[in-house]
Amino acid sequence: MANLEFGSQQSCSSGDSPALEFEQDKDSGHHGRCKTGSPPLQTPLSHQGMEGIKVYLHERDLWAKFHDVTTEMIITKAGRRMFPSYKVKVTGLNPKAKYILLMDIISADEHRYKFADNKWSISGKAEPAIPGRLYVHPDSPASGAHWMRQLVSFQKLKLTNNHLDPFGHIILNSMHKYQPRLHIVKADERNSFGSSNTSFCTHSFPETTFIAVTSYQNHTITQLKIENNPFAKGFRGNDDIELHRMSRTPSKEYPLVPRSTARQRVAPPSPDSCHSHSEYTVTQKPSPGYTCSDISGDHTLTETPPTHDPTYHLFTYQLSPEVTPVHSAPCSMDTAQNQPCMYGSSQVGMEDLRWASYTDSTTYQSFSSAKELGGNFVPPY
DNA sequence: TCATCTAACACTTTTGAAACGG
DNA sequence: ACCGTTTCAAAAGTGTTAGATG
Repeated sequence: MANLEFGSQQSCSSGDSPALEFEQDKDSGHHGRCKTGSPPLQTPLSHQGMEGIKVYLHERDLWAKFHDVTTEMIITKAGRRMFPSYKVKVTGLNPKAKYILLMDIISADEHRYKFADNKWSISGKAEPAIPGRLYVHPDSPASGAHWMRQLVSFQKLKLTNNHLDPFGHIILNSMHKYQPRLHIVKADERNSFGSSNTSFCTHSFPETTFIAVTSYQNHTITQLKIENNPFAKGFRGNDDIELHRMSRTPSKEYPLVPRSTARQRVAPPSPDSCHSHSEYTVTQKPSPGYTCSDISGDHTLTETPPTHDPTYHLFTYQLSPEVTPVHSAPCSMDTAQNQPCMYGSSQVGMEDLRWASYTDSTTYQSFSSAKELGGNFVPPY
């Protein structure tokens, strides 16, 4: 399996008590901090498999290409996928333990950006933070063996600029910079999901930062998307298209060329392009802003009192063993009434139906203990 | 006037059901 | 009846484009 060699920056936590600070990774030279939140008397089980977890970004070279010119991601009212897709290879999980993998996208800074003179620059202060949303991988929960067996793809995640989006897509502001993050939450039965023992790790890759836009600003990004995204094959290039493109820019040198005359089919691209990997060190630190309720026996994670972090919104996750799995059920959500949002799965052996609910609350709840707010984790910013 | 956003469009890949054969 | 493969239409994902919006 190629193009996976890009480890993440990671922060981890478990249970309540903040503890050890990870040192910088001497091999990679990249920064990272890690803390485990396990109480002193807690058995090693609560952290089993968490410290050694490594996450590698798939197609890191492709991400780097975009990153070099400042990645842009289209956001639409209906929701738009990310490209490059967010795919990772995970290692170091306990093959028999169950994990939930989920993503969120947080503000990378507090600026609003503009694109002028062929470059991005800060144009002011960021809009107020939008209630954050999580995207739970549809295979969740699944065994460590399952997650490690193949790439974990979040390609179906969609971005929207619709603040009232009813589909559970991740809401972003145009012309703002964002950082996607991956969370790995341990959810096996011996470590009752949502209990004070809940362990989790957060991973982020600097090269996956992007600026959300409603239409592409930098033509280099457009070209990279067209060259690499199979769905954009129809725009793949030749000189005519390039001429047409140039004609669109305000210039007296190039007359307008009808698109119908510019478009032309081209041969399929060579499969499997760039694949290389590098690695970041794993670190942990306690992170305020994420909490989780204690629900032991029924495999249910419920809401807890709101935190004071206005960046995120409530999130409810419920594992219900008695419900029949469904296949990729669309997420339905009633933001006003906090109706459950259902995720199905076609995974063989999948025992639990996953539910998640959202609200438009200004807080966000996740997988640390409600009793133990000290076990929170926070964005690495 | 300008920057940004929206929706329709043509083109592409993906998906899933039906048909078929062993 | 079952299973695997093929076919094909519908659905969904792309960037482009012109016009709308503030």
